[in-house]
Amino acid sequence: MRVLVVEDAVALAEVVAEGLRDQGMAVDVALDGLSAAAKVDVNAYDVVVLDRDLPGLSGDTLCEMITGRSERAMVLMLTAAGSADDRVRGLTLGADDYLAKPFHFPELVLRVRSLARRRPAATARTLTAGDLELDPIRRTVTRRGVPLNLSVKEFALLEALMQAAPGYLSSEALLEQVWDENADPFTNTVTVTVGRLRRKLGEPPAIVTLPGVGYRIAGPA
Amino acid sequence: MRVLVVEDAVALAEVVAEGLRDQGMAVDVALDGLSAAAKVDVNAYDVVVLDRDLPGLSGDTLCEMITGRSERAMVLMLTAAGSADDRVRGLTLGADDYLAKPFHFPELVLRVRSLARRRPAATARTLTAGDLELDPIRRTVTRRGVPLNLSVKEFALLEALMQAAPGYLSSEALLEQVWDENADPFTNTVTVTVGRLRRKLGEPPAIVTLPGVGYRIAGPA
DNA sequence: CCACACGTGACAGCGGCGTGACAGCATCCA
DNA sequence: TGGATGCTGTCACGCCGCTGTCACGTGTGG
Repeated sequence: MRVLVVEDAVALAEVVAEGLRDQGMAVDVALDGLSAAAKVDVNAYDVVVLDRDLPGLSGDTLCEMITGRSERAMVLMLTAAGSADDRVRGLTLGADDYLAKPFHFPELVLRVRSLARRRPAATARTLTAGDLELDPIRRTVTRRGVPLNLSVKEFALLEALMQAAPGYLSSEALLEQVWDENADPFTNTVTVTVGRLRRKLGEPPAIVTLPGVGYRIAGPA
Repeated sequence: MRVLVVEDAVALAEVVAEGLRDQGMAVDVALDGLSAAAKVDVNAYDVVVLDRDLPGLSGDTLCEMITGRSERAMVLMLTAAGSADDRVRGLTLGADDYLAKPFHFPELVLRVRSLARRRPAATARTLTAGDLELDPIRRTVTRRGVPLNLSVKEFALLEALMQAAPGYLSSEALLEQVWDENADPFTNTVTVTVGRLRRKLGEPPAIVTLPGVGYRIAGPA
């Protein structure tokens, strides 16, 4: 689950981000409205935790931007003022939920989760490529009918490649999709994970390397 | 099964909530219309037990709000006045059932159950998965015909997993469905309960762990 | 011959998960 | 009333597998 935390108070932003990461979410942080807008443009978040008071772009404006999109993230609005009035204003702007500061952290976690659950479900169809089959519902992968035992990262990596098939994905693109944007750009964890995945997939090779370009699921040719 | 009880008389609200919890339901309570609306926004309830007389937002208004949604909960309206007139008004507002105060508690339970069963996605008569059989009405579970003695939580957990089958549920999702909103998000009670459930279910394992992801009923494969 | 990208094995840290023990609590029964 | 029993959540502990880092080997193209 990908979450963006937009909050100009650095300390609070970090606490929140860390806590959500503890819950297994991939969390990015934006400290002002403009960079938040940029991130929302580029990344596909499930939930945006949005402070109302923001430098750059106001939280309200940003909220309208997000909710105006087609494949939009769910918005959880944070606000210092907890009046019922504010609540109404926030919700009419399209925020999907509303939380007044100060808040209890567990409550924030609950709300983020429940927002993510309300999101229209992602791809439900099983992906097929040659003798490979990936069922996102059962969360199983089989090759020639033989079930494979993949780790979380391996599964996510394979899913990304199969969704992109017959196209390819660069290492950088994979790093963004499967890891989060704070991943060290100089890491070679993608290479390593592809290697481990290849071993589990067995022969014949199901993932081909496009040297200097990226990776792609092996085609019929 | 998740239920919201909306009732401004605290004592009555608590009695009802406790009684439903005894039946293995995860019950939240709202004492006024506004907080009820907020909870309905955030949580996915199966049934809302709704008092007609409410401070904040009237029961009627709230009822319209709920029934106007796409993924809506079923509404059981409670009312002090039991006239036929009221009955008609209530039903035209979209309430799915109607119960006049004072009522017999067993009757309330019956109606809540039957409403939950009427929900589109809700439980069929009995759930089956391999050699496991779960009867939500009689609250019995058998494996290979052998009846099992499950506690309330164990039953609810198994029910949730069997409803989700062949899909999986994360620990967080289970916490939301089986426990109520006051559950500590950092607890490991899900792990423990799954463990106890597994022991009672015996061999071969009926629940498989998807490490880092969640749990799922063991498939035929 | 060198630079570079990629694959691979080794390794250490860490976190998830299962388990047993325990305490609080409600229920039941004597 | 008091003890026994079963359910539930917390905690500590140990195990195991995942994950990222690093070093090194290999192949390729300049």
